[in-house]
Amino acid sequence: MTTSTQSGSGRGQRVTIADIARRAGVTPAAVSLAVNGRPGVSEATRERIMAIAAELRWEPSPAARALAGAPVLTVGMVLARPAEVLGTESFFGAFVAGLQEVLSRRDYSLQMKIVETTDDEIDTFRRWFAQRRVDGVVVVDLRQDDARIPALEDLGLPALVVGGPGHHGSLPSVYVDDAHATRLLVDHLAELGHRRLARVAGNGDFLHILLRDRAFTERCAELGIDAITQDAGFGTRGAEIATAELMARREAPTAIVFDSDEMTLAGAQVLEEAGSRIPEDVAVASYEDSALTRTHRPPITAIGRSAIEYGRVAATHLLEVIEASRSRYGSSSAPLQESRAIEPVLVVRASTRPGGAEPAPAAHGPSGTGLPSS
Amino acid sequence: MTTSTQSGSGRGQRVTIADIARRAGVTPAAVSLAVNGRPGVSEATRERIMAIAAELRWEPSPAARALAGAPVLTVGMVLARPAEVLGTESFFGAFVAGLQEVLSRRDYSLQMKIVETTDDEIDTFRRWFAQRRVDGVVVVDLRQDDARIPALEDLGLPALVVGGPGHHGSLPSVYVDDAHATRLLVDHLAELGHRRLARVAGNGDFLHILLRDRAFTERCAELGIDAITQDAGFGTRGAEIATAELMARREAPTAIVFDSDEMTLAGAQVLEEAGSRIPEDVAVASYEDSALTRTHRPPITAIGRSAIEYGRVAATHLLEVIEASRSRYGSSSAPLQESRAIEPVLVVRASTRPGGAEPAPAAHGPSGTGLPSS
DNA sequence: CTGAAAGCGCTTACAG
DNA sequence: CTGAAAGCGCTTACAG
Repeated sequence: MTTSTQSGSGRGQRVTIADIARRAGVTPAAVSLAVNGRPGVSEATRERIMAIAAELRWEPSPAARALAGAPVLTVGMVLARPAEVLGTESFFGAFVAGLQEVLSRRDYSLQMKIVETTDDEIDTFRRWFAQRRVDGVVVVDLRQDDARIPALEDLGLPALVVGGPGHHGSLPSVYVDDAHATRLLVDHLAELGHRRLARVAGNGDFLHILLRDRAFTERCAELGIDAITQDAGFGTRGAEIATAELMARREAPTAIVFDSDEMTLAGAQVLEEAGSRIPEDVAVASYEDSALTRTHRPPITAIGRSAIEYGRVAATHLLEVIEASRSRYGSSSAPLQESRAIEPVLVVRASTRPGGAEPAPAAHGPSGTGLPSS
Repeated sequence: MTTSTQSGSGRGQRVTIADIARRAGVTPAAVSLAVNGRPGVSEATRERIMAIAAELRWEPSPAARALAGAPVLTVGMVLARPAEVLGTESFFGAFVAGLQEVLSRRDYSLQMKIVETTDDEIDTFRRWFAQRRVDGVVVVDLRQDDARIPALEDLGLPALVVGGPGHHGSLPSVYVDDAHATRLLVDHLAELGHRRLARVAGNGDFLHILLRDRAFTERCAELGIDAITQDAGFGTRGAEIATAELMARREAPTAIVFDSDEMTLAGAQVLEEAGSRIPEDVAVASYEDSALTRTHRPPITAIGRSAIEYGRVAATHLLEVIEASRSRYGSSSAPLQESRAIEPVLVVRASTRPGGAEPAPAAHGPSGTGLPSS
């Protein structure tokens, strides 16, 4: 009788604020104010109303709320990439996990859509906005002069850009400081005595790849060491070829940095098959940390960007942006458009440290999360 | 003027079916019928209405539709696990990608929530149902005598269970045939001449683990070879210990099968550090295929379950279930409760094949997807 | 095949 | 601080 009758077959027996109002001897409007914690009802009646709502197991109707103009408690994200990347690129799974974690806690849900092109993506934003399907969106895979930025600025849909700095227009963003990450890697290798570094670069369409390109060249120049950037484009095949080409040079590099964990492993295999030992003959490092880099033998030195933390920060920031855009209707404060940087950390492992074992096998703590132990 | 005025600041300028009706000289009800492809309007007026809707860039309001009783075009999934699994367990990322792929195409969205306990999960289902937030749910991580099954049967919320066979009550399910997968692995190793097999088993709370336990013992008995099952519980630490214990036996196994890709790598490291060569001294295989197993040296023989395909099938089936539950109100046909099995395939790699190289490095085609080339 | 009406459950001004 | 009303945008019977 307790639950089964109540939540049974849903034959129109829905409990509404009208039911609560009747029982409490007030109007539905008063119930609305009470359950939303808004001023307009006395503390005593609010408590009475809340008690009745709980007793009746009332659940608000998101549809009715949305129709009446309240937030829909949903944020959107669209991926203009093959669905496979979610499973293949370790970054995305973890990033989504981080997003979900903070969104779920705040009763928001994440709406995802996979499309073919950037135009489709912009179109999706337009439709989501027109339908009031989402309160805001997170934009990933930022490119240089990204068409999505002006489109979103135009729409006025609250948005958070993942990537930067720069190229996110007037929209707020969070980004990992790729220039800093690059310096961490280059400095580490330089300290070990390397004087000829190579970088196997991913798809140059993405902004963060370009930022790495620039920082890599600059930092090496500052330190007076040779820098070779080898473009590998998408995927692991390109990384294999790029690595082979690097090693075929008259003056082969003594250390190679790869733009992703998948590329690193592909490159490492090429090195091993060619008889080069890691790290004795060639040191290897990755811009992306994951289970792949951690479990490889030898374990790979990597930038522990902690994609899950990245997701958490992005969600938190987006929620603030949404909040701000709501209150902006009242007070005319400036839109929230701050940029937030996430500090990268370097996780040193055996792939760059001759004869070095894992730091301290602290029962999978730090090395399991990709975060440094400090 | 084309888009910016139209989709501008959303100051109540929303285009509604009333606008279309006015322009077309019909009632809003007629517009509703027309845009939903329902009978009740002539083909001529339907076309006229559609043209006006397109011209006005009308977008339906999901909130209004939902409030009026139409489907909300959303399916839910809740994870009673730490958020990390999405990034850590390769299965989940790929599974979600598969779900998204078919849902997006059908204009459905996926609502995910991460909770602490199974009770929270059931509670979430109740609330989603009460709020009409989802049209149906997908249930993952099936256990023996799973409390979610009776709860969902009770609710009457369309649901699809991922896992089985059995233990999914009257609910429809899709599952990978773990008994079959087990036979593929055991038979493969037996053919190679192994006569003492071990299985390092994952968390026995999950049904598929129990099904593997049983099938492993049975198949080995049928073939007259020794079977050792070593429980490792959650995570990689357990797998390391289990592997070490197996190798310390007086009669150590000559082949070990692990329940996940992560466990396999952990076990493989223990073997290597102990000086056992793979596959010469010990053959190794995994129930789970992923980038980890493919890129490991030597590459690991695995069940290519293709988590992404699993996700696609699950989404497709759930959509059918939802469809059926809707039409059931009219005709009283039996609820759709069919179980669908996905055939596992064995991907043989060097970890079980002495001296064997990768089949044919066909430019990352088959080995890149985890599907066999046949 | 079409028109006029009620209703879905809530929120938000607007009077008292 | 409270009450009565209008409205959000659609769908669904129910008459013509």
